[in-house]
Amino acid sequence: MAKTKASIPQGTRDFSAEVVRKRNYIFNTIKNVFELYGFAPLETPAMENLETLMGKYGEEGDKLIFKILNNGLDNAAKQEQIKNDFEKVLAGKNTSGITERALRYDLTIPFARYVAMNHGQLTFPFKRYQIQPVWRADRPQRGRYREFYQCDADVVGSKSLLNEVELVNIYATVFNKLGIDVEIKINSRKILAALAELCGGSDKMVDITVAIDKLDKIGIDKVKEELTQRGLQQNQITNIEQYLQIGGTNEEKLVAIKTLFANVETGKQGIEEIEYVLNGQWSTVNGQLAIDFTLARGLNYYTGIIFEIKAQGVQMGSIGGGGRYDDLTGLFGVPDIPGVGISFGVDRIYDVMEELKLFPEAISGGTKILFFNLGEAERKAAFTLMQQLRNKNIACEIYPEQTKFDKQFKYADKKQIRYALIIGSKELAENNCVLKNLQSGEQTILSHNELLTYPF
RNA sequence: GAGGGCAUAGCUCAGUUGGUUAGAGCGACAGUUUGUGGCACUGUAGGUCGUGGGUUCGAAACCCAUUGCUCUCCCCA
Repeated sequence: MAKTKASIPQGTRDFSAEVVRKRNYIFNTIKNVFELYGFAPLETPAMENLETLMGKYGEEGDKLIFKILNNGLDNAAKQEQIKNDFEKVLAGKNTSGITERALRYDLTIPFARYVAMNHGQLTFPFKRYQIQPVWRADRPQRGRYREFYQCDADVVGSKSLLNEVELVNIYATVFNKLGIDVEIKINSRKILAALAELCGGSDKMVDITVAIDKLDKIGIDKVKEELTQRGLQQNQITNIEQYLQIGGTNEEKLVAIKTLFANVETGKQGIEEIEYVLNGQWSTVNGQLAIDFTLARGLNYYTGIIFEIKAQGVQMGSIGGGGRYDDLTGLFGVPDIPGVGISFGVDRIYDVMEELKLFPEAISGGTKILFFNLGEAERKAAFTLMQQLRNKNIACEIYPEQTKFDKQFKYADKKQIRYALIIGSKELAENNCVLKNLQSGEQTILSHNELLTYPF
């Protein structure tokens, strides 16, 4: 067989032991908080039917879905049909004749699909969390991968804004535990809708939000330019400029927006929502929640409050986001199940923590004791002791080859193993063992019983 | 989808206006050292200079193409 050059697909990564341990530290922190708030786990398949995903993430999103080529395309009997189907693909259409499955793009849509499929069996309000990889055919760059993990928590079957309050508290708790200084940006799609209404063009909502979302990146003048390009009239742009000039504290922003939307019913609703969440923070959130009227997020399915997480002191895209959607399951034929959810982007959180050096010194794991291999009879005695320690839940390993001390010590060093346990001919004869702390260099002679009760 | 940058040993990188047999540090392996590691010293192995073509007496270097990686924009976690 021809030799294959060892490589992995663009935007994917292997994770070494050290990295996996750090990632697990993040996963466990998030998972424990989810559990603490009453969310139950769910896992869905890596692949979904293509039609489940298509059209749910906007035009850009559709392009970024990883599609899976059907098997059996070389079937001679179906060649005509397959050629016809492929013509459709060349014309930019999807066809089940060529591809009918795709890799999961996010966790929210598969969850909505799951709820729609199982709504008869579920107890509402239904609270689930999900920690799994997703795939996007994006071009990789800093903080952007083609395979990455999301950690989602969603509540469906409840319209209560108390859910939003809980989710904000989950965000604050998790980032507190991880030691990341974040800003939790909050806005409401209703406020964005109201702005479009105020500008006399609800149909222009997408154009407006896409443009104003870029305010902090490109500045007010460029935003106005883009609005003009997108067909907004001068008086409408003036309105939008007024809206964008709203600043100050959360309270000041609310006063200003109330004036602006005094006669816009949708806007008033949005303001009430934000006020409710702001007032419902309780003690967990201190000053991290910030109103950002330019926050837009994906325009696909959000209908109420929306969130986005920005890490402070580091150049990185959002490390989390979420919001309320009125009718996600409606896309799958089951109407009237409203929901709200949040997502953590673990890979970016990892990058942020690495850059700011926020990982704790000792993320536990790995072998605690290395048993030296110093001969056949010695090895047997060591092995028996080792198994007894393993039964006590202490991670041990024995050097598989009988070789000189030097080599076994170096192995322990490389793996950062804390203790070496030595049974040579002398210890074998005296029926004891030598335990050496490899950090301090101290070593003590212990009886077998003393070793088994040693406070590691 | 658009546009930059980079590609030399396992890793990080030198390599002069194009000129003999392409180097260093780290790592690996062996030895000094068959009952005590981290240090030190000595030695050994390891390179189609990403790939293909071109220019030239001569290319790691210059030109073209190609692939991979990386970064920015779009968009996103």
